[in-house]
Amino acid sequence: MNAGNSNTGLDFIRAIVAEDLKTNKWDSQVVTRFPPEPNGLLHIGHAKSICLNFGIAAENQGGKCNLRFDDTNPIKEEEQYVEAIKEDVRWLGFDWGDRPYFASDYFEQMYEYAVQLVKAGKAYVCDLTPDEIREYRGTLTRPGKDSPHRSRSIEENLELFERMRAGEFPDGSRTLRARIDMTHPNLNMRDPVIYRILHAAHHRTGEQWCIYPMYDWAHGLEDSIEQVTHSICTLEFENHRLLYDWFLDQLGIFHPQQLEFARLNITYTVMSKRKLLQLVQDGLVGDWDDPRMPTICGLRRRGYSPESIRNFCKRIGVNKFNSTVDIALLEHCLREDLNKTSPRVMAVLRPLKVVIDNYPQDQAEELDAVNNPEDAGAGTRKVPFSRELYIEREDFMEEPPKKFFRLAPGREVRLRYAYFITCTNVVKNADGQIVELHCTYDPATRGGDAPDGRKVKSTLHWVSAKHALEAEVRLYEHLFTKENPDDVEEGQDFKSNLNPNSLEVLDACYVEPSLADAKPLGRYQFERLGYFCVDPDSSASKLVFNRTVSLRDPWAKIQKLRNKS
RNA sequence: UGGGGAAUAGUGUAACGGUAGCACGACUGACUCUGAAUCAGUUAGUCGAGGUUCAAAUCCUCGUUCCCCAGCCA
Repeated sequence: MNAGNSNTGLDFIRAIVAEDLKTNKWDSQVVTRFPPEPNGLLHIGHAKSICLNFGIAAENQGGKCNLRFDDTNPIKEEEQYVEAIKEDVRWLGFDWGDRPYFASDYFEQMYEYAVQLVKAGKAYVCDLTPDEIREYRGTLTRPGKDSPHRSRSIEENLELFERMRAGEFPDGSRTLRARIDMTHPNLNMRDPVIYRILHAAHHRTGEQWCIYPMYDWAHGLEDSIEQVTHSICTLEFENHRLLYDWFLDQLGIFHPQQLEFARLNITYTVMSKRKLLQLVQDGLVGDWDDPRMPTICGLRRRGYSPESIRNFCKRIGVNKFNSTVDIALLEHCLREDLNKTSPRVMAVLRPLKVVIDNYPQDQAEELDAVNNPEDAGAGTRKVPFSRELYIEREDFMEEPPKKFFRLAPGREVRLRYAYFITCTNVVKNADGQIVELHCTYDPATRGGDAPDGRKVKSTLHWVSAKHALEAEVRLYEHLFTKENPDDVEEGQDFKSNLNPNSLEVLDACYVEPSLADAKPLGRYQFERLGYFCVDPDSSASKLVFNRTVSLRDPWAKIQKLRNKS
């Protein structure tokens, strides 16, 4: 095969870029851009676009990707989002060179281009109201009709447009429209509005402008001004490409190629800024960075690594048809990275006290524990052991069913890195609930191995009661109970599918003392439980952890099946 | 019933006229001081009907289904 110079295996966009390079279409240039509107925060769908655009730039010699804020609507956009978006892109591991770009920096240039269009007789000032414009536009199946102002003279248009800019007219009273074709089968071509009057302060240009460009007009100009070669956007803009091309052709300026790909959907979550904003505004989640949110800042707080997200984006591919990726793939990529990088530590989420009856009352000792079996360089640490311990409640069953390998009356198990213990007695309260276990240990098994070679079926994690640190642990499940949150009964919306159990706060957890100086966003594996991340709410007096994702857990699966039947 | 797009295992993707492959999931089993990780295996697919061809997921025809468009949002 001609693997050396074929585009085989590349996604369709990368294949086009490679082909363009081969034919020297763009004089060896590869320039892409990521153009967020600063009206909300980035989510993992944006990560797909970021990885695509910055990825293509990085993969090609001399390639460049611009971070450009598409800030053409002062009513919706805010400075705070600009900074947050920059932080997210940086955290994901991408770099936009010496400065970010802003559409608002091109407003003057865009205005001049508009004047050029008017002078060419290709744009006119229209006095129709928004309702009238809609009416004149026609429908999907019926052509529109010409605006009565369509035939104004160039001089009059020039003068009116200038007065629009000067602020002589109220909001909504006039627009500048392209003169194309009111009968065009593509509605975007029926004399689209290119400037509207908006007496609103812009977060960067202040009161300087009272007319603002529309997306279709602005976006191609931004791309052109920046000499973008491949302008990559999502599928819904496919219908707009004709207009994108038309503007650039009329102006005769640098003409990037617009390419469209399908946006990302993931099961059990929503992926639109509008819906995410609604969850925040309705108080259904804490904020944009709630660890249940698919936002970049939410994922970060949850404990996702940038590496895992980049890897996920690599695996899902790029295509032209809508699809929904199984969230299990995201979680797989997460575990894959965290397994390699997270220090192991022991923590007990739902404590059950264990007293080792034959262990000396006041004795304590330090046992060696491996920090990360996947990383030989991670070293070891000391873990304190004493007579009173906590183990996980679910690691003990008084009447163990088949396939339950953990502790039970009379049964011997291993405490990780410590000793074999055997349960000798179960203490219950008046309600019959188990409050304490008594066990004996075998001193010969110190470190976790029996000199006589006997085996145990199970190894439990534990903490020393006296030495353990108290912690709060927040457990998360999928935000929605349905794969597709929009699958709802008549009259309901996606919020009716919110998972009432998506957050569970465990207040009385114990973690091993080595976690005393764990820093916010620090990631750990709690052995046998999952990956956890220090929440920013954490303090020296109160440690707080988020469960990023559980370990794969066949036993939990067996139980679930049992409960069903 | 206008225009623009798209259909490959349960899911996501590859194959560019020449053996339908990979990953996730699910299910077995091995190993294990994490019921993790790791390893081995099983499962399952070209939207439909015709046509061209020695050969079709790929080319042609006709269907079917799905997505997007009637903001002075992006």
